[in-house]
Amino acid sequence: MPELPEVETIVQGLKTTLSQQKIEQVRIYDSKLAKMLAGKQITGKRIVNIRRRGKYIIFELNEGLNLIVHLRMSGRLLYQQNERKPLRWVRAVIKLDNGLLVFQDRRRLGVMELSRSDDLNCRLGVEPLSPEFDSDYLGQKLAAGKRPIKVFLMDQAIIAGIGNIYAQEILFAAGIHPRRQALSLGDNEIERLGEAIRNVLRLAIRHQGTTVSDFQNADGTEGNFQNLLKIYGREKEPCLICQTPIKRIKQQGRTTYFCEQCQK
DNA sequence: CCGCCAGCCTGAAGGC
DNA sequence: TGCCTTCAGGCTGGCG
Repeated sequence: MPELPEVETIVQGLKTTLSQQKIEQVRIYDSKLAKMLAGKQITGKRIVNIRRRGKYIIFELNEGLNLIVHLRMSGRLLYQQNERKPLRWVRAVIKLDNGLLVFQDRRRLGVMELSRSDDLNCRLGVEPLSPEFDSDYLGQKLAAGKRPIKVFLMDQAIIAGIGNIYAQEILFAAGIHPRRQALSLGDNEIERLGEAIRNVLRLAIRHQGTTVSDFQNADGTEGNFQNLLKIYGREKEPCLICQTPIKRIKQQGRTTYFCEQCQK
């Protein structure tokens, strides 16, 4: 479900409330999750910091331990001050000294693991909102990209955090056709693409992410960016710029919407 | 080495 | 009403 802006929204929502809280109890309700955490002990540890890397949520605990959560398609992390009526699809509950962190996951694809080192950095490319991400980096990676630009943008080893919705919004904003080969982009297009990546992601964070079905912030509220989507989910609707009906195609098994008039 | 696809899961929605 | 198919915001491993 969530991409960078949604994960960022969750992390911001949890950061101040969870920092310095102690983990009093961990309850697991899912066999796969139990296996992932088998033999690991986090009861009694304190949450020192919470941060995001790509689409991963990292709870930094004392003694150098990291609890890493990936919500995949339908996971949620909800913070509750007091125990409330039971929710569906609860896979784990972490009881803190002043509240509860509930891991809810309808499709059970989410992942939770405990690690000592930060091996995420080996798997993930740069953060698109960091200074490291500039036209030089993007241009250099694009030059080696034989795949379509849409698929390239979703490669977490190149840029961390862009998924299916934002890849499409970014390409629409940049006026680039999703089937263009990555290495075919010219200098102006690279510049435009970099700007679009930063602008779309920043705007989506400002609007607390996109809720099309499952996404909720840590306090249970939904995002607002779905009201600002310009291309995703709009098959056959007139393009907001040129009125041409929006097209829908498949790329590597994922749906892509685009305007063949505005995206060249 | 690289690109692609099935598989992992469940539930909602649409067709018949 | 109910059954069947398709689809969904992600990632991985294995195949060609």
